[in-house]
Amino acid sequence: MTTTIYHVPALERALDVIDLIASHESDLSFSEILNSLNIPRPSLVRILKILTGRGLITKTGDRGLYRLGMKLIYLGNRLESKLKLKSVALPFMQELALKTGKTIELSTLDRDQLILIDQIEGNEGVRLFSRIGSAYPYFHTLAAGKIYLAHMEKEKRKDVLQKIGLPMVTKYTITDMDQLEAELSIVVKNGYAFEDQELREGVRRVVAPIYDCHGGLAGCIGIASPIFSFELENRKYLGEAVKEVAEKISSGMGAE
Amino acid sequence: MTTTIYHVPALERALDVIDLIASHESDLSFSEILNSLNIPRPSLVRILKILTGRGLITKTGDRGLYRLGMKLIYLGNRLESKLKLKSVALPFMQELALKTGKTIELSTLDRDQLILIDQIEGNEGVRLFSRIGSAYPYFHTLAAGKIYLAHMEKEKRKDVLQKIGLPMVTKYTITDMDQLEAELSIVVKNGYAFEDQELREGVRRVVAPIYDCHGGLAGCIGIASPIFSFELENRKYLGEAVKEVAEKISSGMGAE
DNA sequence: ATATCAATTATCATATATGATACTAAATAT
DNA sequence: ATATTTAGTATCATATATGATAATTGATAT
Repeated sequence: MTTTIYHVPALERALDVIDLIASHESDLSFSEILNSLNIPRPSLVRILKILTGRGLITKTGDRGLYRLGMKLIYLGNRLESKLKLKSVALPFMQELALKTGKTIELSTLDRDQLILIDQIEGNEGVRLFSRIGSAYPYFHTLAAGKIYLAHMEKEKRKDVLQKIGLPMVTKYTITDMDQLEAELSIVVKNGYAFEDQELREGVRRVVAPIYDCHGGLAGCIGIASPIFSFELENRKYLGEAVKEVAEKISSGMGAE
Repeated sequence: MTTTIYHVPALERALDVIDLIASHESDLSFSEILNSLNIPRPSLVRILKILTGRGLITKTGDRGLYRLGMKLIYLGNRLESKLKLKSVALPFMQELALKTGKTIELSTLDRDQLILIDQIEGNEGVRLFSRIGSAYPYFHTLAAGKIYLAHMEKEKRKDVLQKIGLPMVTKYTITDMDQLEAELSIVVKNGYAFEDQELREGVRRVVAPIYDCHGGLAGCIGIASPIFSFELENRKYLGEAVKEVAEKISSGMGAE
């Protein structure tokens, strides 16, 4: 095996700049950076311009000093919360799987789609939501989607729903806007959402919201099951169960 | 004014890659990235190699998927805590300045040096610690340095002190190791550190530690004054005052 | 076993990002 | 007022980073 070493000088230099700035507690001037790193003046100017433009570093004032940029806080938090949700939720998902014997799903929002980020398969042996990483745009057909919709401002919700409409996926899908709004009120009231074969015939779900330390919606945890082992009369029992677990996960995330 | 637009394609592409990965909740494969961005295959390979090597992104498994890397958490937290310390401390520094009329200093560790990150000048009109951003390697001559030394493991402390020794800066500087250790015990006992003309003749300081949300030492807040308005009998009063304020700042930082 | 697809490596001509040089402008010091 | 330092702009020849192309390797499916 030949180990080829790749080089992208411009990129490597930019990362050196970031590291240099990060390693100092105080802000750095242009010439401090210039003298610390072996980068020719015009190249450094270009790199700093790009990094500043993209928010990775910030300049204080017009002829000011350079420091790390807010974008890094954004990126760092983004990763941290992603990792945190999965790791915090896992033991609770296992607990719930053991208690109910059903499929437990952890989902979250990826841009404008719902995405399954973790799953423990139940002993029914039925794969219900397809695989981890799969995404769904049909919020109105999914319990997790209802949770997200219920958390939006009414305006925003309208926008989102107008884009894709309320297409009928199964004969149980809610296709009427007013009916959906009524359903969402129930979601808010209960603190969990229910899905009765609206995405796929023969499958029911109950799902509850997980909050992060900023009070935002971090994701959803849910129980999924074929209808033959998820009678309608279990709905409330299972709903309260996910809700309770979701609250535990939320506090594990640092909520409240 | 001519507005020249600079370009560093390699860097801009790398940042596009990071943005793309950040914008997705799930991890991305090589070809997903390739298809989403207009980057030729070999170039993308090189960029991913560098980004991975520097920890900005991580590959899950050998032929795995790409996600954001831990380095971003480090960078984000680094900036966040820097900003936080200053912003949280400021109102308390003002309070202390008003109460005492003296110079208030906020300092922290920058690599292996003490650095002054913020300052409110007192009404004595004497500039005591030089300017914001200035750094000092002589921990044993500064109250803030004593705080940091007192928080180190004894081993680590020995290493640090051996590097620069205990040079005499003024005739009051502590140059004996045993005497310094005794002084540090007092610092621990009191919860604040005192500096009596050990860095500069005619200047006294009292300084207390600020902790962050992880229980780590985030920085120090201190009162500095010329000796003529800082009698030795004020030592305890001022010491308790900074300590109290430091505790408030710590809880503002999320400590405990 | 075979085929297919995805990820990565290898090569090298050339388009182009870079850097030597010089200049301007603003701030700070003397 | 004058000199000095620092930040940033402008130009352009050329060293070199890049990308078209293709081979290789490992997974996954059939």
